[in-house]
Amino acid sequence: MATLEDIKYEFITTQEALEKIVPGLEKAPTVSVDTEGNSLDPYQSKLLLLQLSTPEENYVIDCTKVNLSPVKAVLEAEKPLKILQNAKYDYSVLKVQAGIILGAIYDTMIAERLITCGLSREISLRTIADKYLGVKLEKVTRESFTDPKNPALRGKFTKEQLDYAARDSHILLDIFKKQFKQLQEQGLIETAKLEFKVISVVAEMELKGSLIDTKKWRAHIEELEEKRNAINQEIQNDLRPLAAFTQVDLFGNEMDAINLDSPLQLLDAFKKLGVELPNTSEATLQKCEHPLAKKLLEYRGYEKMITSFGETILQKINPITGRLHPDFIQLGADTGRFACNNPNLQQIPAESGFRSCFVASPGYKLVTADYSQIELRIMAEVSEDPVFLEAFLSDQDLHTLTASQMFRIPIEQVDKAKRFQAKSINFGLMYGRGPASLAVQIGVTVDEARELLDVYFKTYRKVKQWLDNIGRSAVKNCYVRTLGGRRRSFILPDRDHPDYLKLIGGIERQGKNTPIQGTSADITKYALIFIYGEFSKKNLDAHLIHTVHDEIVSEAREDIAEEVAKIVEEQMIRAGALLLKKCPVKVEVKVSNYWEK
DNA sequence: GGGCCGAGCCAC
DNA sequence: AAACGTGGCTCGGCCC
Repeated sequence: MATLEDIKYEFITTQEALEKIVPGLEKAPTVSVDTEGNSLDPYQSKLLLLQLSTPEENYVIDCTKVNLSPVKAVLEAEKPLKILQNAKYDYSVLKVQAGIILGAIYDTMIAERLITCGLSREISLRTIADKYLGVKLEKVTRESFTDPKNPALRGKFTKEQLDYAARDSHILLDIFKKQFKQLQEQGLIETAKLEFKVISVVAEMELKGSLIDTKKWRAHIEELEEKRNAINQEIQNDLRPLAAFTQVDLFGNEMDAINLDSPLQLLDAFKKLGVELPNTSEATLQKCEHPLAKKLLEYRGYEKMITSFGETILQKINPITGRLHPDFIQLGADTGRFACNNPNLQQIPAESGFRSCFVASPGYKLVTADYSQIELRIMAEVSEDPVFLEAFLSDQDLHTLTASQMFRIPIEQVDKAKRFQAKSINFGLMYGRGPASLAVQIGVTVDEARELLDVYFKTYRKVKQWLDNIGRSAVKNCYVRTLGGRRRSFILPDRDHPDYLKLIGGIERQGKNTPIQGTSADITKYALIFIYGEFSKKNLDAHLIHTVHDEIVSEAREDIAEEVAKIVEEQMIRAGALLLKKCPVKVEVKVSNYWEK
């Protein structure tokens, strides 16, 4: 293994020199690509360096001096394969800052996540360089690029910066070779192809971003603040007599008796009121008879909304686009689901006036589409249960049908309570739920819940079979797969571990849930690719802007919104049918000025 | 003053 | 009191 200092590279600072390297790039089977910019925001980042490595040559291009148009075609083409670490960033910067649409992507970070899914979340270049090549990387130089006083901004690079840049792209080729073998050995090629195709779609979705009506948002927050302040005042007044002395601040104002956000102070207050509580969790407070408990729950409701969804989200509006550009983490969950942050638009409250603040631009509409009961349909598919399948094939209400089967009564006689019980079981099973927690939810004794489950499993024998088998298989083989081929590994606890059985139970539940949740993620990812493909092919003024697990939101010009809605529905069904052969897939689409279910 | 962690709670 | 899968955010509290 060559030492890092040995890496030879050409530093390209003229247009002529750049043009000369193109034929070599075109002939190469693989080209690794890396960029250095001065910001993580593609809209604000100045493109400083572009590094390209082939198996033969390493190039570091000074983007402050040359125009990248000579390498545009080779970067956009289907060949050679482009190897990157966290390609989403480079795709975005290259698109916004250089007008280059990166094609044929292999992402070492995404690949590593697939290979080690369930075992590790260490996917940094430093980690994988060490793992595959035994190379120790330093990452301190990276920070020098984002320094606002960085001379690189004026095209003055230190040798250290150039060496660092060349090294980062160079090592990707060797990592790729070894990593690719791992993907093959684990049967992950199809999933990797899917994930690699999703990268640019996600990058485009982030670049487009979501528009939020700030005025409406603030008005909603203020409403909540008034309600919170009122209930806080009421609680403080109730509690003040408990304090030995009235605390007074610098200006002589009476201070709050306690901090309602501190569980310790709350427990103390309850104690002084003669109520001993084990904790201040929602469940505990709901059972507590003292009026303070009820008020506290009300306070918490408002406080959660204000702190989590208040002004902080508005601060993330991009100054250049005026929109929110959250970070979608493509392999956020071990099941294959997306995660999202800065801000997390996947946890905006469903009801309560926040979602309707997400709006379409003037002249546009939002198209919100979600899969109907996709996880239950996946359970029907994998279990091949005839009763489950028949319910979806004939488009019946599954929960009502379940209730009718379980209680042996005609469909017409299924009341709300029985449907709710059936629904709770249908959903609970996918999470590996047991009789105890089911009992709590539907308000029966544990024995009654156990009996309900018994009846349920007599009706849906194949569902039980599948759940039992997949749970056992997860423990035996230490991994499970989705219908798309994605895999998640499990680490078995030591046999003498004090919580051995508990931990095994956890793996069984994850083993049951992962194929279902993960297949849903597979389907949504195929759908994103298909939809993006159709929008591009038909050159529509329509853009993906958001996804929440089984939901996809697009923004489309008003006059084509209905057409776009139809395309989205078709492509989502097409994606579902790719993995679900026996069970039909259903999609619900809405066209609106707001984000709504 | 930054990093980390658990509690609590939002989403699907 | 609860044993229900997947995440992220905010806070208090603790550590260095």
